[in-house]
This record gives sequence, C-alpha cells and structure tokens, in this order.
Amino acid sequence: MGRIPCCEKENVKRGQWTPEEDNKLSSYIAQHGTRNWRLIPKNAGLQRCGKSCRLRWTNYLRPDLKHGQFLDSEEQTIVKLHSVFGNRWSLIAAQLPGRTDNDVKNHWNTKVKKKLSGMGIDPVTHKSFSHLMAEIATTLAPPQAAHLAEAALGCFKDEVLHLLTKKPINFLGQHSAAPLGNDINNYINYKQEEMDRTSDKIKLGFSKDTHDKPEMILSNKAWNSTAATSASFAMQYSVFPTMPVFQYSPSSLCNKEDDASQWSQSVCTRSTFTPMDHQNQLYEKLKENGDDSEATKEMTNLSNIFNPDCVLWDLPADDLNNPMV
DNA sequence: AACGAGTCCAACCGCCTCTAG
DNA sequence: GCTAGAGGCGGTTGGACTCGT
Repeated sequence: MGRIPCCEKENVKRGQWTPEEDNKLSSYIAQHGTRNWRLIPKNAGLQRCGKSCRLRWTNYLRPDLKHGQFLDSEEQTIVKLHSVFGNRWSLIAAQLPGRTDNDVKNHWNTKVKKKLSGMGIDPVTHKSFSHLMAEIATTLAPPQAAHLAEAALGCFKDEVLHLLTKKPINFLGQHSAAPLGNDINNYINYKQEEMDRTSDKIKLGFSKDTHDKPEMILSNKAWNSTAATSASFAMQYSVFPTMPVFQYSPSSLCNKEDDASQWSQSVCTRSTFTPMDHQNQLYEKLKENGDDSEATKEMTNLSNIFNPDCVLWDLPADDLNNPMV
C-alpha cells in the first residue's frame, strides 16, 4: 500500500535534454514551483521521470547556478572542506553559492584530485605521501618499512614524472612561507621543490629513527603518543603547513593510551564523523560526568577551531558551524 | 585528414531515509 | 505498523569534445 508510482517507466524518455524540454520545465517551475516532482513532468507536458526533472533543474536549469570555471578560492574551499567532510559533496556544495554537489564532485574527480596527487598529497587523507610513509614506518619493523618506502617512493616519482611531462610547471616561481596563497601554482612550485628533498629526508629519517628510537619503529600503533614523534616530520610535510588540521586534541578528554580521537580517525577512514559530531559527543560526555562548566569550556575551545581568526579556516565561522546554509 | 587516447560533465544508477497511504 | 514511492545523495558511466600523433 505505498504511494502511487511517479511515472510509467516504459513511457519515460531518457538521455540528453533538448532545449524545448528545458524550456517546458523552466517555465512550468517558474509558474508553479518545485513542490511535487511526481506531478511536474505530467503537468509540464514532459515524457520524463520526476527524478530526472529534479536532477535537470537542480544541476543545470536553476537560475542561481554558476556555470563557469571554478575560482582558485572555490577550489581551496573544496580542498579544505573535503579534508573534514570527505566525499559529502552536498555539504561542501552548500558552502559554495551557485555550485551543485554534482559540480563539486565532477571538479574534484577531474581536477583537484590530480592536482593534489601531483603535489605529493594523498587526496583521500589530505596528508603528504611522505607523511603517510612516515606513518607506515612507525607501524612496521625497519626492514619491511624500508622496502615499502622504497617501493612507494618509486611509484610516487613515476606519477610526478608523468604529471610533469604532461603539464610543465614553472619551477622559477617563488615559494614563500605561505605557499597556499591565492595562486595555486605557487603552491605547486613549493611542493615540487619539497618533493625533491623528500627521498633523502625519508631515508635520513628512517635511519635516524631506527638508530635513536628503535621502540618507535617497532610500535604497531599508528597514532599513539610515540607515533607523534613523527610530528615534526608530519608538520613539515602536512598538506597545509600553517594548518594543523589533524593535530588538535581536546585537553580534558585526550586519553594517553588512545589519543586518536574519533574525528582524527575519521579523517583517515573517511567515516562521516565530523568536528561538529565530535564537539557534541564531547559535550554530552562531560555533562554525563556532571561537569557543566568544563563542558562549556571545551565547547568554547572547540568552537575556536571555527573561529575566523583561527589559521585553520578562512571561511566565516557561521557558515562552517552551519553547513546547511 | 584520420585515428586513438585522454578529459570533461550531464545523466543515470542504486542505495538510504523519510513519509504518504 | 507496514509497504512502497519520493526525495536526496554519492558513485559511476557514456558520449561529446579536445589533443597529440
């Protein structure tokens, strides 16, 4: 006893929309709005499924959509939000007026992903490949780690070479202390030079770590407190050098035995756990302990992550706290 | 000019949650 | 309370287009 079907599947047209169909849909919605997608194709005289009409409208016909190329600032916003939300395209698109989730997704898959890989950054975790290799080194015994790192470096260099031969990059450009400026090419230049140093530094790091702290190399906890000895390395090669996204740890709840917060884990595993989830969970936990003032204090500390003055974001705090804007 | 490889993006697919009946 | 469609979302695909040989 469900609802009546939205359309007769066999009489439904599929594939590219014609300008006539676009006109029919646009003028119908202009007059009647988008309240009931099931009725829209029928009333507008279209042989389309309601779902198809909704998709066409939301992704293409809506008058408030931008159709041009993504700006550098938009691209940076996508990268930053993706590092927190993962593939939650609708959330990311909500921060970019005039862009749809489909736009953002397509742009990410066709451009941003490749750019990040070319910079030596893993687009899934947003960590530099060298940082990931350093993490691997903390989880494996030295012989295994060294072999894996060599292999990874080989793959990595092939990829960079491939990218370089396809898209010449201006190596003469400056690389300032703030490489992620408005011009993404500056950042690319910075990363290219950084990559040239990576091989030597990793090898150096391995031999130094194995010599100085054999217990660290043998540890099998990727993110325990000793693994944080890779912090300087990680920070040096972090995606955004001035932006310690994954380093924050709420003071009162940080368990020394297990200080990988659910949020920082989620960044690696790409679960849907967000900073806001973390904040709410933390608040509930502290309240359970009957410590209201501590709960409020932690909420304030965490809110600072989204403070416009914080180096973490250059987005309005309100927008980030309310991704559905 | 012809062809193949690579790129881009609109549209589709399938899954999930919500809700009308 | 149950069922099945609507709406929303992320992943994938097909075809148009571009570029290099």
